[in-house]
Amino acid sequence: MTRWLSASQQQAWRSYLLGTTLLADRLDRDLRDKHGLSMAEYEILVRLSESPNRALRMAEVADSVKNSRSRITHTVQRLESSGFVVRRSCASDGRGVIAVLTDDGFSKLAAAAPDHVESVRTSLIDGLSDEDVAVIGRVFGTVAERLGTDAAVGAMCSNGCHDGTSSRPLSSAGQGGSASRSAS
Amino acid sequence: MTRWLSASQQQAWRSYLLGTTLLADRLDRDLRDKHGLSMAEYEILVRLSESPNRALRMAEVADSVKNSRSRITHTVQRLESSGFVVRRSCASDGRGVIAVLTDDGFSKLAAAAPDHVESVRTSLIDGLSDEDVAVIGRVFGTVAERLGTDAAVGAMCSNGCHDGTSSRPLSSAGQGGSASRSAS
DNA sequence: GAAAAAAAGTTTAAGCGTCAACTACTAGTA
DNA sequence: TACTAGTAGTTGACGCTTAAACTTTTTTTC
Repeated sequence: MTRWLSASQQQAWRSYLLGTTLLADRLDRDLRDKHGLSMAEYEILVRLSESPNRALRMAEVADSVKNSRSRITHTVQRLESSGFVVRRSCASDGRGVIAVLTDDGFSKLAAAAPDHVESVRTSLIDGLSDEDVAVIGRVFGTVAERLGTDAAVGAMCSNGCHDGTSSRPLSSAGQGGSASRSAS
Repeated sequence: MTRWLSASQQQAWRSYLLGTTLLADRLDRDLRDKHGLSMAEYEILVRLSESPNRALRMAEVADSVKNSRSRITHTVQRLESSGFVVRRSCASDGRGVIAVLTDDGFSKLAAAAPDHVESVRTSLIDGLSDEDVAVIGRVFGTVAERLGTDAAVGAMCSNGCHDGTSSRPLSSAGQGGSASRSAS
């Protein structure tokens, strides 16, 4: 026997569907209009900017944003043709490919981040109490854990392809690059 | 000066992004695998099932799910070629087109709804307290209101094309058809 | 009541994501 | 070493969404 949703659950669920869709559309649109980046591209730039040497193996990029490898290939291809990323082969694994954020890519991210954060704030965060934010964080953290096919949400920086050159993931302007979605 | 997100806000936002993406993917996948319907198609079937005569003008469909007209044209085209919807011209407005849910479409929806609701429950609702659900509902209701370009979220059933034939939007099996997203 | 403006839908093409097949390389096993 | 299985990544075709141009009909305005 089907357990239908209660009236209040239905209402909440419908609001959720509509709200999340509109929010995603808005953020993507803002980013596109002002900076010519999609959310998917932006997220990849952020992950790279946070990584040692601003470099990650393709599979790590894929895992960090929970996208398919195929999708990452396509998106990184676009980012590469825009000059924001370059691909190098991995010395320690002949199959590996390392995506590296270029200076142009970093600048692009640094320029886009403040506007993006502002969008996130005005569209969502600023309208929420601290308690609301906490609930959102907990609820979707749980959902992500439950639905994340392979565990390891925070499993990055495990590749053996770093060349020793150090690189901070953006300190203050850099937390800019990361601020809207950076690991805490 | 950019107002970056606090650590807890960042964490919540990142969880939100990941969780909502995974949730949307999961629901769409479940619906596709079990019933060959996309979420977009499912939602349209639901709106039609809830409407008088199981019929809505294209623009009303578009507004009710906050999609572009173009997108609705394409999706309804698919639904029509699947036999779940038919399109008729509107008597009172020569430009108008009315999408009507067929019996096959209704059956399809009635079959898909229980599984969909179950997906929603196991992926999200059942893991939440009543308070959590209330917060989600309020937060995204507000977001939807703020971002909903044109107001009227619930503005439907205003077309002048009803022919007087009555049709309940699914009573109990019907709340089935509607249960996961129906107006309360 | 004719011209201009607006609205309803459709159409076309381009962009992005998914899927399945494919290459190339590594790792495990005998 | 050779054989198999598994992993990394790419490719190309197809499906869905978007954007802009377009047709038709209605509404507005003078």
